Parts: sequence; structure tokens; C-alpha cells
Amino acid sequence: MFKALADPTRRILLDELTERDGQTLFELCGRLATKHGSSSSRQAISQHLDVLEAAGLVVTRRDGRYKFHHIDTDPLRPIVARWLGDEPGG
Amino acid sequence: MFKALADPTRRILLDELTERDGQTLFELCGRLATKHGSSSSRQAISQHLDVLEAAGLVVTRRDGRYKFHHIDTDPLRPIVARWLGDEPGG
DNA sequence: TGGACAGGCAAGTGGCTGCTTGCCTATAGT
DNA sequence: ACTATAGGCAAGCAGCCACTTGCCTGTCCA
Repeated sequence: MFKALADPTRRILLDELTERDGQTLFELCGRLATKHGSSSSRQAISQHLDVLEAAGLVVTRRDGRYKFHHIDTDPLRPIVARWLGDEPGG
Repeated sequence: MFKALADPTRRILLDELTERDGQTLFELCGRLATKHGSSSSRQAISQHLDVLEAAGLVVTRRDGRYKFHHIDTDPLRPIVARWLGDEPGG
């Protein structure tokens, strides 16, 4: 799961899904190319999304020929509390 | 910084420093071999500590021929809030 | 001053990872 | 049925990363 966060492109994908949840692959491709100047191909982004889904950070929902990607931040919460000692307030 | 967390050995090192702060390289080597069954060599662990230090997660303090490693959890706090939307209570 | 201990630097190597390339499946519109 | 769109699968390649190996510097103790 930590490895899923290690890649900058994947973090940008999470940023995009945070800003606008439920985007399709092609939408994310366009967003990354336009807003972030990323030159990643469709396959590259698709594979990144696979990694994020395998890590549980992204859940997908199919509707016809579209596949919508939704962010799931639940796995993110305990990963840092491991070393912060479960102090929620900081 | 995320890449620093991507390696399991480095996460174990942070675990060790959380449990007992200010350990030397040789102490950490012994701990990892004994408690975690890690077969990492001294150089490997030294390089991991370098990565953690470069990421700002570990600060070092020299005292004679000893070098003590201290964990710094401050960089950990904002990294997840990026996607959690700064909700401290969860 | 010499030896043991704690740590560092640099080159080399194997495996993993991210990306590309090429082709394929499935749905929507006409 | 035909075409365009949205997405998937698999092989191959290049770069990076973790690890090893070998040697070196600096510090404590007798």
C-alpha cells in the first residue's frame, strides 16, 4: 500500500479524484495532460489505477462501457498513526 | 518522502525508533536481526537510514564514534491530510 | 602507538517497476 | 452490421533501487 503512494503520478491521480470523484480513465488522462502537464499514456495511467485499486485506495464501478474511479481514503488513516502513536489531534 | 516509506525495512526501522528512540546503527542492526528476523547487512541498513534521513524522518546526532538516530514524525502529519482533507478527528 | 570498534564511501549486480507497443474485448450510436 | 469509443491483456524494454563487496576514516582503550 505504501508502494502505491510512492509514485508521483499515482499521488496526482489521488489528487484528481479528491477534487473530482468518480472520473473515468479518459477523463483522468485528459486532466493529467492538461492540468499537470503529465505526458503519461493511457496504458500507463490505467496501470497506475490498477495499483491504486489493488492497494484499496481506489474502488471502481462499471456502468456500460464506462468505468468510474472513486477514491477511498480509509486505508490512509492508520498508515501514519502507526508512528504517530494514534494521537488524532496531533 | 513517500518513497522512503515504500520499503518494508525502512518502516521497520521507524517502528524500532518509535519503540526506542536514539539507537545507533549497530543497535538497529541487532534489533532487526533478532526481533524481525531481518537478514539485512550493516551497509543495507545504513543506506536505509540515509534515505530516511534525506526524507527528514530521521535526524542524527553524533557523539564520539557513535551516531544516534532519532525519529521525526513531523513530516508524516501532512502527507495523508493531503487526501483526507485536513479532518483531524477522522 | 597499535588494535578493536563504529561508521562511511564507492563500484557493481540482480530484481523490481514504470512505460511502451501491439492487439483484443465490449458497449453505444447509426 | 458497421464504426467509433472506452477499456483490457500481455510481452518487452529501460531505469531505478536495494543489496553486496571491498576498502577507508575516525574514535575509544590499553
